[in-house]
Amino acid sequence: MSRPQRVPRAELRQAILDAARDILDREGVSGLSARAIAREVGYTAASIYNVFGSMSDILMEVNRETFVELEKLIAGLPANEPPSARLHLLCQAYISFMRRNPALWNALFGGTRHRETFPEWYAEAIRRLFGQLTHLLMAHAPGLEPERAQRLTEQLYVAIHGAVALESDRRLDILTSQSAGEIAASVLDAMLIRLKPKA
Amino acid sequence: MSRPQRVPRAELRQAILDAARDILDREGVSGLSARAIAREVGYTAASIYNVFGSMSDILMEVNRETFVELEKLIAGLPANEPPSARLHLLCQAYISFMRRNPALWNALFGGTRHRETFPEWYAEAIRRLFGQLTHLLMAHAPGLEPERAQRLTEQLYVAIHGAVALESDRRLDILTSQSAGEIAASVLDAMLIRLKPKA
DNA sequence: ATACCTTATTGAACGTTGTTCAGTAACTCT
DNA sequence: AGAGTTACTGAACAACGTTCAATAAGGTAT
Repeated sequence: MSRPQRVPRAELRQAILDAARDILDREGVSGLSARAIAREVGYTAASIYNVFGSMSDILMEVNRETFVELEKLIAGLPANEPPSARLHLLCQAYISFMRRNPALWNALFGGTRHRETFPEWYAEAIRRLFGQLTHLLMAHAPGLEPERAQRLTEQLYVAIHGAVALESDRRLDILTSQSAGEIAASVLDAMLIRLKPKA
Repeated sequence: MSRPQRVPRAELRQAILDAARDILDREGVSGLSARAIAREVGYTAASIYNVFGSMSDILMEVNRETFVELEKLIAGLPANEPPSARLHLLCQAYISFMRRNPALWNALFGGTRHRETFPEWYAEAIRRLFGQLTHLLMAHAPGLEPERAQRLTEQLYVAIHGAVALESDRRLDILTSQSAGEIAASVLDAMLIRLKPKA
């Protein structure tokens, strides 16, 4: 094989991650392999392992970028709405983001290779996302205790996760005629009504 | 390899399924392979393909048996309780069944090999499960319209699925300190309270 | 019994996967 | 120019799902 120009490690590293995302987008998670990435960046599969320790390291790094993109999307949501509306917007944004990038979602939550431990940024990213939800919940129902808001946030997210996971496996339409968005909206509405029955 | 005694197709078929479940139990879904099954039943990998068309056919057949077992478990639940208590029992039974057989759950919902279509019994099994939930919901809130009960059932199940899926990926404890059972109970309670605010 | 036919089983192969490692080429610095 | 560091590859290993021609075994008919 004719060798490509020598290139510093960091440069190849980004090329690998870009290629990985392209392949995920184009062929789905089952089309992603070390050799496929190598072909795409013009290197050999062995070169991948000079930069990343394992295939699952690459996936985790792609996941980190995915989380960053998701946070940017959420940060761009309109802020001059009542809390309940913003909660709905946030949930729908999450769902439609995952719907727009099914392979990225699959990399995030789908292919459960025996993932032993999760990196520290993983829990932090989730905490940030949950923080926004909790904050909005408390803005909507002023008297709400923080721990209860936290628990409600977690329950809401778990429900949304269930809907998106099922949809991504093409199982949701077997179970129900409701869309993931409708389910999320219903669960959220049920919560909001309970928290603020009158106004 | 010394050949085993010749045996009718149907006999080997069941041996394969039993071996598959044993392996799933023992080594998890990543330890399951055609060659592993063959080793277990004392045959060659090629023999597996005289009986089943593909590895994913075997998994689907295991899944069917799993569903049957789950239904038996549910059928054995105490019936002389008020509907709300029976709903809780059903949800907890579902969760603890999946917790007791994590690899079977993983085969059911986890490893999403490009599963093109689902067999007809799949939708039927779900319909039966959902039917019980819907029935109990309507028994609890007599005035409830069937379509609404159906939608609530679906939402409840999706939430439970989310919790179990996350727990099975060891991600639930990253998101929350609540257990899958607690989350399911909370979501169910929220539903029941809304349906019957006074008593 | 002998021949035949059907069914069960295998060995060996193909192409794929993740991963490792010794070897080589290319730059940098003295 | 020579040495040292860094980048890159070829080839291999073990495992995967899957296929298929070849073989062995059992039942049936002559």
